Amino acid sequence: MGTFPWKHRIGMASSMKKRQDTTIIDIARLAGVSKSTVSRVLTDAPNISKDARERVLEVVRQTGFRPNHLARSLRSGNTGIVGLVIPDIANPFWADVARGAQDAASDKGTSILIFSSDWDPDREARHFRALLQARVDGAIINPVRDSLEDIADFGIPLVLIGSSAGRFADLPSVGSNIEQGVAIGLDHANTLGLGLPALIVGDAERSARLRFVAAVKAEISLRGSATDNLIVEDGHYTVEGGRAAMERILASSSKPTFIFAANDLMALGAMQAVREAGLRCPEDISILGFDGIPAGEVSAPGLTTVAKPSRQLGAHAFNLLTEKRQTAEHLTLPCTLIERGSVRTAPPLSCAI
Amino acid sequence: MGTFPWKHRIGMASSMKKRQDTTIIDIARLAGVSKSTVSRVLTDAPNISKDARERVLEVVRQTGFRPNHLARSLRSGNTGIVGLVIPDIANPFWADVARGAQDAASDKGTSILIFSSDWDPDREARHFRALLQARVDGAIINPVRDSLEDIADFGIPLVLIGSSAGRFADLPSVGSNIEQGVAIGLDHANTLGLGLPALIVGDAERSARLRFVAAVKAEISLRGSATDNLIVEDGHYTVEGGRAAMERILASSSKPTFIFAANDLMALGAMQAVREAGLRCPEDISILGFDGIPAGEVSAPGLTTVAKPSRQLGAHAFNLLTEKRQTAEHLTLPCTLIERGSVRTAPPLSCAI
DNA sequence: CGCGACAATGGGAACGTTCCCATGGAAACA
DNA sequence: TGTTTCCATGGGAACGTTCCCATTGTCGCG
Repeated sequence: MGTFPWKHRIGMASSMKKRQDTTIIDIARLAGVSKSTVSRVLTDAPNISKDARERVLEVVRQTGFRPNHLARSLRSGNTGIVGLVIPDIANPFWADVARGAQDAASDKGTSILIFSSDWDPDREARHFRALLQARVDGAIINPVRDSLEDIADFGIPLVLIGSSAGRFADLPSVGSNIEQGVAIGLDHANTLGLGLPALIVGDAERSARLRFVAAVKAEISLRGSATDNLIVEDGHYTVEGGRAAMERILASSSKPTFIFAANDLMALGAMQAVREAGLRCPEDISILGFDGIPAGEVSAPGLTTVAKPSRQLGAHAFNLLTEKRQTAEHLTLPCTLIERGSVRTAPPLSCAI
Repeated sequence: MGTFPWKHRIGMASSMKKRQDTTIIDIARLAGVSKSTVSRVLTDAPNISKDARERVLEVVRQTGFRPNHLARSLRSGNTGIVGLVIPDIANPFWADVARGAQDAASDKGTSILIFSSDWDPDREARHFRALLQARVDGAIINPVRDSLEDIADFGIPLVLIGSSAGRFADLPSVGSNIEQGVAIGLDHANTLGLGLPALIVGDAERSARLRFVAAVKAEISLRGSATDNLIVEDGHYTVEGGRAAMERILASSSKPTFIFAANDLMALGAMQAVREAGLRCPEDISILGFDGIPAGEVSAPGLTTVAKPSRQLGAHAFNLLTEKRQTAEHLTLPCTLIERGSVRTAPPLSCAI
């Protein structure tokens, strides 16, 4: 017993047959019990004599045996793996969501298969297929499209995550409270006497855009202002997109002094455009972001933003996936305001003079 | 045929027995061939009649059948999954590495299991166990410790990634060329007449720190200066750590005008400290980073930095894992200089006056 | 003392696939 | 026409586990 002579394998030709060196049967033989008993010990099943359990555990420890998860999964139907399909793991917001899910999963001994869809339906579809074939126990998905007919009958537990998640009543979801976030953002701006914002928003076909714009309009209406002339500039969900959108706004006849971006990256891009145009933020133009990514902390001025609870989003999504209720639950987590320096805190010039 | 009536499963009790509805045997029956033939078709094996292949594919398409990856993996020994163990997926540098690996993997139909070790040996060990049990085809690892005895005989192909990766001669590795990166960084500084840098570096126990400091000293020596009085301030690999380190430097008697940080986050933290101390960057203090994370783009001033090829790092690591050579290969990818605004380009004041 | 209940265990089937070997037939060659 | 070769196919074993059922022994209780 002890070490086994045949456990070396340095390097792998991809077609090399991998045979597991030690199996549950070897353990059984060494411990003088049946494979059933070993299995019971390893799965913490009831009705095992203390003696047998200890003998088995001792052999397991000495041999360094690890049960083959594949065989276990094949037989039991549970893989201990869940899928996570997000737009882009390199996007700090989604990376944070992933981290939250990872931590929650790690606590329960579950591993996470992460995919980046790049907002591309084809890539997304490929990833879905990969998930299904890997027989994951469930998946957390930020759907690219708003039509989910094809994934509704996935046959595996699903949790939707993100702004558009709540739109599918029969699927559990986790999202941040956009309306509340917009409210506290505009509330803050209002307190500072900032007036109506110009909006920089993302890709038109995503429902997140609609929801953000609608929330802003609702909030403005609530305060008694008209929303007809609201400036809304579309762009890509990136720094570059935000910069381009801001440049277009600056080139237009409208001269807004308050920008509300639907996403921090765009807000930061807008901030760059403002600076490059020779204007100052926040003195000339206030910028409010939406996300709460770490990069906003290091910009100058620091980005004042409405932070989504990204990490908690991921953690709750995972928990929702496992602690399955009877009915689809819809979690909406509140946003928080992070005040840094990109919003003008002094009263507007027109008042100060 | 067409849709199957029994494919519904809404919600999952975790102990519910999951039996696959359609198997290769059903396909065989429907297509009027044997399961062997179906298997051959699905694995693109040779020696299949055109007729049989088409019949099988037709049935597969109509039923929407997907082979069970678990069973396939169990029998063949290949899971089509590789592991990736990095310090933190929420760290933009590592997120980018992960993305590079993901893209490379996606091209070959491989999925990636991502773990965050948080530089914690215990967490790392847990993740290693998870990888082994999941029977991944291989793993890309940024090792927390420099002692790898325990993972050397993992029995699965391994590729090390990161600064300390090359230290293990018998394991293939991918890393960025720190020495060359330091060289182009200091070269740039030298061209601008910046003089000797003060260093802000990370955790002392990581070999990355040693390597960075050594490279800087070597480069300075090469230029004929002494390295004895080089200021080296330790800190955590975070914005906060960089800020704290910079505050300590500012509080000390030395008054450096050029900071070279071993990592962008620390550089950005240092920039904040400089600003908060009422000094200007780059006029009073130049700051040079090392990483090339996107956040450096949106700071003010933009962070001039030596960029590591993060995404390529991940991609090459994956490729190294699959296109296995006989001997362990050590890839070293070059860094590039990104000039933004955090390094003073005008000659020093003492000269200008 | 007999009998049911239950704890502890073993053996075989099952999970869904790939791999190996055997077989039949057609094509190629003498 | 007989023999060899090779293509196409089928059937069973194997992968390493968990699940199910049967068996044994022990205890408690009437």
